[in-house]
Amino acid sequence: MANDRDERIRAEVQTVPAGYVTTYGAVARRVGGCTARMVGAAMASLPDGSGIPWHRVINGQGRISVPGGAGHRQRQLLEAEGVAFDLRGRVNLTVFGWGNADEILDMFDPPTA
DNA sequence: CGTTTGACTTTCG
DNA sequence: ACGAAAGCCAAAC
Repeated sequence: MANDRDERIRAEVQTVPAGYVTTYGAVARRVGGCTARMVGAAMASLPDGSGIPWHRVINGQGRISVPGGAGHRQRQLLEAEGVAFDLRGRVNLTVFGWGNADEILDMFDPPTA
């Protein structure tokens, strides 16, 4: 069983729709009271098949931060959802970044509100 | 209880 | 644009 903070992080990640990505920092900022590293730690501790779209969470540089084969798997999952990677293996957060759009959508229609 | 580590971010060269 | 260094905070040692 996880802590309340981890649950909030998971809930926030759940709000990211397929075809979009968010960043650790954006999630941390939205959850509040936690940092980007904690979001990463929360994802790392997720059990397999938890139903959490952990693959939609990448770092602020639009790059995969997941080590090992899981990283390659994450990229495949995102491409399957329509997220495009450039030649350097980076995602354009201006286009696919849900975390980037949160401030814009904030004055429109907050996903959690 | 001090030290090390990490699925991060930002700044500097 | 890229790599290195520092900053951060909690969990693991």
